[in-house]
Amino acid sequence: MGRAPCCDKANVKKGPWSPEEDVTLKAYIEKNGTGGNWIALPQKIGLKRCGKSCRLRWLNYLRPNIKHGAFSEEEDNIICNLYISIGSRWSIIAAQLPGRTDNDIKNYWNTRLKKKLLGRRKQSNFNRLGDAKDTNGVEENTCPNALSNSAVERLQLHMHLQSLQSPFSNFFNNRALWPKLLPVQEKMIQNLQSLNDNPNYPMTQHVLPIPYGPTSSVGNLIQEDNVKTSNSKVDELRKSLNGMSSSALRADGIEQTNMGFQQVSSLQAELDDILNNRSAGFYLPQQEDQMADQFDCFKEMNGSRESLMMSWWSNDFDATKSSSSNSWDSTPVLDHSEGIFRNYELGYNM
DNA sequence: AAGGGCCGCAACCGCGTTGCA
DNA sequence: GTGCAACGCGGTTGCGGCCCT
Repeated sequence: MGRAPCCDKANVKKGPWSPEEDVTLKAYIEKNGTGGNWIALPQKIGLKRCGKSCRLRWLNYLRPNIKHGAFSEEEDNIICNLYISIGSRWSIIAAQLPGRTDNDIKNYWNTRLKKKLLGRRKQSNFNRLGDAKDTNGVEENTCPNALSNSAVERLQLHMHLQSLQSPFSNFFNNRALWPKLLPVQEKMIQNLQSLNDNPNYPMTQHVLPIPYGPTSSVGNLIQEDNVKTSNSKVDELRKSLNGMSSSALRADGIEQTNMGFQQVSSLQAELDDILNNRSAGFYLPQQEDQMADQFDCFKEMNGSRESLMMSWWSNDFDATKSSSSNSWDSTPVLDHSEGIFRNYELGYNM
């Protein structure tokens, strides 16, 4: 049995709002408020509209201090960073941009910002990641492990930003240091590399984010003392790098990469030294059995290495979120950290 | 000039969450 | 503790305007 409709659909007007309706709604709410009941409101004021429609119209258009028009570069950066960190949680993102509505941001992202940041990739190329066919013509997207579009987008964006801030990280150039990947992850990496090899899409030279000890569950569990010695330094360097790379991420995107590299290379070298010297904080393939034996908690994570792997990825992105641009008040986002990487996890767990 | 396709925006829909009786 | 109604959110759709052929 379906859910009961919120209003009498037959007697409700749909479609664009007329100026008269706007005036009626705005005047009433400014004078009386919503009365805490959107469903009853349209009847009170004689509007043949669904209460949900009234609420949406008020929140997205009539409410005071709504900012319409072009988004600034700073707003772009905020949206981009937050999207990478938390995905399509538009209401949370909107909370960081006074005057902007979640609907506005969602539309702006889907229609413009995404294209601006990822490039106007030909559909056929773009679809290779999520809708590829193998040599037998079998649609691989039927695989339940396929990443969601959101997850792929966020990964691509993350890599794009990562390439700006760590273009020569030793970690990325050394596959031996990479964690063991699931087949679907290997496939994804290969696809992304093939895109990278295409000069039309100079997205990134590197396909994995930097593992991040301080907030990583793995890093927290392994050799706490070793990790602690360098955590503060890593944080400090990361902040510097992120500050530079965010300034390098401009509307002209890729063209700024060299400038970013010039500025970050020395700091990056220092950061690489620290990270490479504390590889115990990474989840290295040869260590997985040993680690699983050593830490019972790993066995409890659904008993799967995939879960451990996911934790590694998730916390890396968490770190990116927490260490990225300081240009917004991060409190509301940080408060939601536990659900932040749901999209990635869904992608792997489906 | 016409029409087909694309793009951007506003609005709708349906589901999960929350609050209350 | 349970069920229901309302809210809030994210995905999707519809439509108007613009552009290209």
